[in-house]
Amino acid sequence: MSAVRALADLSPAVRQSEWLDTILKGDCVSALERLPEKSVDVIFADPPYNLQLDGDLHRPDQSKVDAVDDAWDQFESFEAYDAFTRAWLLAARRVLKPNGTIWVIGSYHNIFRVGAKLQDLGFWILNDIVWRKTNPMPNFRGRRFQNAHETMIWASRDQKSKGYTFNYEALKASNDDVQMRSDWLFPICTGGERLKNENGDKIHPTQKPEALVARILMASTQPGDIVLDPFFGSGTTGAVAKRLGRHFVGIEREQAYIDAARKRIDAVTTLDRADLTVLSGKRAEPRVAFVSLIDTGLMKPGATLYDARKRFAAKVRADGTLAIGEAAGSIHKMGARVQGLDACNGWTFWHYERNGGLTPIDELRRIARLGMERAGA
Amino acid sequence: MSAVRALADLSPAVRQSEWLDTILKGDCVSALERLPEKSVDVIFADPPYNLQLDGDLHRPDQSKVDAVDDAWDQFESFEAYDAFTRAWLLAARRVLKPNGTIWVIGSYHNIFRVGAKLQDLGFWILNDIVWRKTNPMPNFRGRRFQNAHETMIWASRDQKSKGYTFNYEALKASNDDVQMRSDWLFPICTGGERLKNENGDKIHPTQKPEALVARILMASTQPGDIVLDPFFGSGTTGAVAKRLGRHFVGIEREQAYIDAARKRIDAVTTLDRADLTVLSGKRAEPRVAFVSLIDTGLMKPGATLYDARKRFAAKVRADGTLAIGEAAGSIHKMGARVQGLDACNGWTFWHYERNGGLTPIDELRRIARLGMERAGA
DNA sequence: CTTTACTCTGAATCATGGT
DNA sequence: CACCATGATTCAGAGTAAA
Repeated sequence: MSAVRALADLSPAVRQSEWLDTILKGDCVSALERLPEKSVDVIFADPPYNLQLDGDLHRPDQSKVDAVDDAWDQFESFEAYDAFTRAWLLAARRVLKPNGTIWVIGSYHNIFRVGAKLQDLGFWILNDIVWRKTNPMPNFRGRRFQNAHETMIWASRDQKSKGYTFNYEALKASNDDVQMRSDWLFPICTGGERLKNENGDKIHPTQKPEALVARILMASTQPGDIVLDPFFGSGTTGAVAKRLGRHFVGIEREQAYIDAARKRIDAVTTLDRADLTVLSGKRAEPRVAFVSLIDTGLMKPGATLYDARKRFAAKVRADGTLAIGEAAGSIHKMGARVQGLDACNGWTFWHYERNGGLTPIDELRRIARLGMERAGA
Repeated sequence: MSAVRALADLSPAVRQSEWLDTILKGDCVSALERLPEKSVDVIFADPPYNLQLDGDLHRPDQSKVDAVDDAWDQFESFEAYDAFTRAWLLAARRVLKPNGTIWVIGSYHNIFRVGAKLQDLGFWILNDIVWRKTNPMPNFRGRRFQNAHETMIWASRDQKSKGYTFNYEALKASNDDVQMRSDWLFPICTGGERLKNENGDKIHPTQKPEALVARILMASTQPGDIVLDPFFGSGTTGAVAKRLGRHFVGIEREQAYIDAARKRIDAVTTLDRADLTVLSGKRAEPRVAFVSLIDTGLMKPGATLYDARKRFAAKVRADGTLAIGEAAGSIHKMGARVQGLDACNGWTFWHYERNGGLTPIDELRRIARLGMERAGA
């Protein structure tokens, strides 16, 4: 309490010098309470996801998946997680400038609770943004869809805060002159960017890619703005903020993370003002699945496909597989099977009847791709 | 209340005939309460997004929620929406079979509240799925990102319901032989698919594309399953269910939507049964005990088995176990043991010599299954 | 040097049937 | 219900080793 008083008595300039571009060690809420109100422009928060894992998971080759089972991710119940979320969001809101905005990232385990709480506390959601991963971990047991994305919520402090920063034109210019969509494509953080210790083990289990945070800051801050990250971890937010000429404040409990983040940020060079353009994400993969031909109506279930010489025939099923008698499988598998080969490109092997002749289904893929390219950017 | 009693007294067959493949007119919750418990396989729900609802919201205890019609009050409104969500989700859960699953679609306006409530009520989220739109509406003011997606939540009835339907192999085969991801790309509903009245105006404001619902039903239902849609609207769920050989039940309040949906569904033709067959994987195959290979003479006691690289050898014993020196056990146990692993699929690990090469014993299992089919037929 | 093959890993709520 | 044996299951990308 006295610490709060002491800070509050200082002039704004001196006050700021105590916490700007630093990492505050300690609990998220109490550290937030030591900061002056209405002092930061943007908050990026990557809170614990509250994964509820039950036992080990092994890959098909029997290797064990290195799960996120850290103590900081464990909560007694949804109620406990909600209380935690409410506490830090309230504290964060006090620190946010009236025209400031907040970003929170999460997965289906926690993001719905976070989003509902944001709304309850008076934040006004501007967008939900989907981070599509180019290289997500597979679903090893084949019991669900591959969990290939995470969700971010972007919200203003109040419904009536209309003066928030959104660099619409810059984003559009960096995106082939079409406005930036709510689905972004980025790889997960690997390779040289991933912080590792002397043993080669990752330092933080959930380090986020810099490109993702860079787009966030380019979209919603101006050079010189102050960016707060209440779950600083390995310091991605600090590194990106410094590189892009923004100020940062980090809050982190664990000394090991603080040390790694400090070292990381110290090594970052701030870009020249002229070079501060939006980082573009990966171009969308051009792949078209056979099932999308059915989805778009280019191919109908029950249709018959042939090879070029019409020696083999197969029926298209509603599930997007090909059937020949009792056997069924993908266009590639069935093409290989009738030829007695190990592999086959079903797109060029199978044909459909058109104008009395045979046309490869690859032609339909080309047409489908035209429709998809607009969304791929 | 008497209506409920009357339905409950009827035999299951008669009961079903009253509501299967029909549209029930009325309020969502009270209509759900007239259906028998544990009677539907999958629920697809597209609830209203608008948080300023028009007054006929009910709390779980059936009391009317008021105070949404006067001055806009965020907190009152969210509370009302939550009560509405809780009421219909509870009623829906009662109707769902223990191994049933539910899909709910929404946007950032409501999906976080729906997701949190799903978790609160004991549903177990399996995936959140992003519908990426190829042709979303632009953001006209340039003050936000283009809202280019909607979110669907797929959840089982309970955490421990593991027996839900998921046609993993079919989805994978239809997707270039890679597992289906959580981000799907579809156009919004336009053109001939979009229902319009004689003036050319769209009949329903939020008609969903059939392709989206088709993928949902292909993924999480089997032919003959019962699909419930408590916010039936223009009847997309019914049309797709009928086309794919699934049963539907719709609930809708407005007669104009019911009329349009009926007409629409009547015009739909169900695909041939053969085209609706869903590709299934090894999981669906009958179990074969290794010892039955010996029983049927496909494998001789005393035969030697090897791993693929011929680093390990084991002898087949008459009791269906494998022996390596002093140690003996099942094909799985011994495969795990020689590799120093916890588990191993002995069927694919062990090979036998044939024509000078090595063939997995899984091949013999396949032959044994063929023999079983003949005997069974 | 280049090319190919193999290994490793990432926010994971990842089984089923019989006794 | 618990316990146990069976046996089904992975994508992209980076890094390293082999050819």
